[in-house]
Amino acid sequence: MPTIKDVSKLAGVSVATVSRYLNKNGYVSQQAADAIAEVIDKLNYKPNNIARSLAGMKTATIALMVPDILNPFFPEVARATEDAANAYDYTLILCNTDNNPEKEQKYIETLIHKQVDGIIISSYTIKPEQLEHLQKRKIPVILMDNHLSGSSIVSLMSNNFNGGKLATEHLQNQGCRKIAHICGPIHITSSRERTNGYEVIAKQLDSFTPSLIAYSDFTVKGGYRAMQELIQKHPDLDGVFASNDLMAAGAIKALQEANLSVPTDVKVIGFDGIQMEMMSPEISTVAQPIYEIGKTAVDTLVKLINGDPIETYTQTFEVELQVKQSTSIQSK
Amino acid sequence: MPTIKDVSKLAGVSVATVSRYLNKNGYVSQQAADAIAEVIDKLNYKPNNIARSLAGMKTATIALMVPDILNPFFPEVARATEDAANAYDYTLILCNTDNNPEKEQKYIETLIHKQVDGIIISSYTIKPEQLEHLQKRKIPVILMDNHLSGSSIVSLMSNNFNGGKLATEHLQNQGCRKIAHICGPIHITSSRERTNGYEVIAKQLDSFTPSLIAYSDFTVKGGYRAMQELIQKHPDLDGVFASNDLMAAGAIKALQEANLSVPTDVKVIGFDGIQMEMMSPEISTVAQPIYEIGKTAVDTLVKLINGDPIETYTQTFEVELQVKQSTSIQSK
DNA sequence: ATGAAAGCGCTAACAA
DNA sequence: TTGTTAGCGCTTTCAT
Repeated sequence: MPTIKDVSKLAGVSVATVSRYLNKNGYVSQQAADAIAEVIDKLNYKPNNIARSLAGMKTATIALMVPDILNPFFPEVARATEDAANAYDYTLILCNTDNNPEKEQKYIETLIHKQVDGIIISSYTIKPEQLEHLQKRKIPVILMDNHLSGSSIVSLMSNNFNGGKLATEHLQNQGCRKIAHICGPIHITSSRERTNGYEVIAKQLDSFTPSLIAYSDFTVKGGYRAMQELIQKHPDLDGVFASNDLMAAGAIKALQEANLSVPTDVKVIGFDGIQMEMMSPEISTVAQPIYEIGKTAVDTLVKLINGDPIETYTQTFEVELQVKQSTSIQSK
Repeated sequence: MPTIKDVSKLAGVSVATVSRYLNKNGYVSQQAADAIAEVIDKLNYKPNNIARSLAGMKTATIALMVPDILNPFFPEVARATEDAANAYDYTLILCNTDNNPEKEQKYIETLIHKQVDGIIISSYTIKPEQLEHLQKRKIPVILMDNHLSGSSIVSLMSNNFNGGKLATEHLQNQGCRKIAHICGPIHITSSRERTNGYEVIAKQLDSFTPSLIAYSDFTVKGGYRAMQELIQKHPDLDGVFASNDLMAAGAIKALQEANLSVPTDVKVIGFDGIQMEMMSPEISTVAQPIYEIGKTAVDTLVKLINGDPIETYTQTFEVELQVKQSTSIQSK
């Protein structure tokens, strides 16, 4: 493979000039530039990333830490992030943390040593100390779908509170009078906010009672079990807001097994807006602009990497109600 | 961050000795080793990967090319691969090719320049020339779920033919007399094999006719449309083998909309064994050992990277019939 | 068994 | 505007 030296020789200039040309900093005469361009083209020369990195430059690599790519929410995040990274000619390293602090710590160490240019974290168990560790190493970080109060870390979140309200209101508008809620892990900020949104609306209904809220864990199975519990306690419920789509799917399964028809007997709405077209009925949801969030995460990260100023450290994205079969009003 | 120089000074030896110690090649006296170990520990020294790579060593990075991580089959592949890579202290770069030859080509160029140690390709449009390009650059490659005949590339595949037979036989055993098939893209080897398996069994039935095979594309929507077509042509069919789980899900949706009950009226089986617990009924499938394939891919890739001999260039993995609700025999 | 020194390909002072 | 040169941190001959 040709090196910068080969280029400089053939172009009749010094390596420094080629380097300046490559990095578009410093002065390079038109004449030299032309000569260099021609040689580069002829040799099909590409700068060696590794050498560049060693000489103190960037690695053109960023990392994405997710709990588990098997959870259907995260492929969407990964795809959005990878696409955006790609547009900047960055390469994306994928890390599954399983929300395991030790794995997280190990990945962080590895990423520091690989000198990744930045990290996007979409893992819920990350600790402030770990972020400080990264800050000390001057590695920019973006938090997705999470927020650590008090820290000066950029964090991107959907308007979960509003989404919770939206979902609950929608059920109400579709004629539901007794609306239950399957909430996600309470230690996750975004999850809590969705539940807060639900409560604000649901408490306006006479039917409200705290036992209408079932605590679960963002999984299909969890949603399934929570729904069984709710049916037991409140056989007359007619609407369910699950804090994510997976739990909504689990809930529908439990309802169908209990011979309750969705949406005729009970209407169900989820949250996230992940691809679940295989479901029947298709699930209404409050969709997060995942793709946009992913893109913004990368855009912002790149700014941080380049030392450009960023406008705001906390960004909130609006969510969108998507009405599908699971909450539609049936014509008899 | 401490460098090898710091270590050598504190340990009272030369950098060469430390390097030898680190790489466990060449001679190092016990005495020197002890001293070095102690200093490394005290300084929490970690070799700089980038410098190592520049000096001609490996990058400890491998890449995984998939069509699209949004297709639920590939997160499973990605997870298996990442876990296995991690166990070797390799880092995994994720690439979404969209089965787009230009994107593929661009990624390959990038990966060569990043000097990844190896590449696992699970993308169907890859061309022999591209693989040769990589071989020329001495970058080991493994093909997953794909095979290019005539080339000396390691390829790992499930026993798709057997799986196709297994699925069709199972439907037969469950009492199906007229078994339709939704097949995947015919240019994909593994897809073709599944269909071959179906044909061998289905042709033994009197009911067989070529129009029982509908051509589709591995997507939910494709399976849905194919099923609608099949219902039209063969209202009396009582079993369907779809070449992947997504199409099976689409088929079930179409059947339900046509007021045909699954499994009572029509039994449906898919292929792949991806996580679809949210479905109701849950889908019977022929499961590929995806995790094992991913692990084997990395194991083999690492051997190639290290120049170790490998036993066989083509490996076939057995599949497993998983019976769920969608093909169960209903007690009345 | 060990160390000195020459790279690996590139960037960035600094001098010209 | 350009070239010379000293690193970046590590590996690896080649002497010793």
